Amino acid sequence: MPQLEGDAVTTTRDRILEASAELFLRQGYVGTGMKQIVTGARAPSGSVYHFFPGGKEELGAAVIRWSGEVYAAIVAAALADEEDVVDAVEAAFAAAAQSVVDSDYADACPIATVALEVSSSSEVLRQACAEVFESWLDGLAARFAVSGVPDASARALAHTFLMLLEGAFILCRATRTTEALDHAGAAAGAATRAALGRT
Amino acid sequence: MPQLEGDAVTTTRDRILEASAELFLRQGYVGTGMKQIVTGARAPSGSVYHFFPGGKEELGAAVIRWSGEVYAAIVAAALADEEDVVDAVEAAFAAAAQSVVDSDYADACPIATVALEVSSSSEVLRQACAEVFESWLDGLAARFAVSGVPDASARALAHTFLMLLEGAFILCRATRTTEALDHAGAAAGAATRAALGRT
DNA sequence: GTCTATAATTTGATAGAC
DNA sequence: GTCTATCAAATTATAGAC
Repeated sequence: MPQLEGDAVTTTRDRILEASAELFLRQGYVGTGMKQIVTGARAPSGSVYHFFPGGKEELGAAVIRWSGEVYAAIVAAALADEEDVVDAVEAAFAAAAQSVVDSDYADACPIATVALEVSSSSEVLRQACAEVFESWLDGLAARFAVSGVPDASARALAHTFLMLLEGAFILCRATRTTEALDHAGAAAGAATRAALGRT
Repeated sequence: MPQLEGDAVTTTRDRILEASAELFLRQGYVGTGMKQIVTGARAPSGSVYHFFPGGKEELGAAVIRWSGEVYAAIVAAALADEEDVVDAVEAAFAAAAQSVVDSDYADACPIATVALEVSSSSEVLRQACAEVFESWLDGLAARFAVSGVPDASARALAHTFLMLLEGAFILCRATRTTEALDHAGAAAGAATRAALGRT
């Protein structure tokens, strides 16, 4: 399980994962060079191939899964803050908007760029992304089910939540505005309300 | 205005645009090389720099705007088929799902990959993407307004439509399933119904 | 585990003959 | 407009000394 220690990441391997995740987030997988990674990770030049003998693709898969676990925890925490589900959903989108602005429109989905880049060219990386998305959907559906959303609707609502978030991230990064995330939060809140049967 | 002639694209410049758009769709901007473009366009080696003196970035901006107009027409046509707006929205998502399957999960949004790749690294390309998204939102909002959606809600609904579509495309390409687009169509239909004040 | 040097290939881009 | 040849730089990856 990935660890994000407050002060400094200890092992070289972890620094490589963290630095790669940050770069993938902003420039994608293809646009990030191995040299850039070792520089950002303050790691020895050949070390990436020491920890990831499969080269860039093996590193990419590890980064995708690592980022997936980190981000799942972030979203789960955001959704746990509020008692009411609808409030929680709306708060999660508001938090995402804040995070996007604070990072100057960089910190959005950690794997969306990579997923789009590689899904037609690398089966290994495509599957890694698919597994992460699936795990996010499971987590979201479980969260909704606990709050009274019927099991039959929980997965559909999880999909709606995730699609609105991913779509909004694209628009926000391109337009350098949070308007999309604001609309997305409202839409997700409405969908949650509808799934609960509230008028 | 971009033309898509049925049989063959005439000019070299148009073939370059078309081939680039196809490649950007599947591999993104960064992952597509100039050599690959001239090969795909059956164009002379140096010709890209003849038509686009600004190099890859100028070509990229032209491709983004060209793809934006082509795709706007496709979506507008899909939304025009049905009389009822809700039916039209649901039919548009169904058509998107069909297109995704037919292309072996390649044909999704023509600029989403590029938008995520470049929004933190190229201001020129980021703005081109932003303009395209904005034009799509305008077109969608106008379409909804014509069908009785209050002006105040039309833009929000356009956002919801586009975000659900973009988010679903990411998930569908990664999972090689249409489940996300199916849920997205249902969610978009429900949002449209709500915007119309239908119970 | 670390670090250097370097191989092999590919990248975006240019110059100039036709 | 077309086509060839080619440059300089960057890319992933490997071998080997320490």
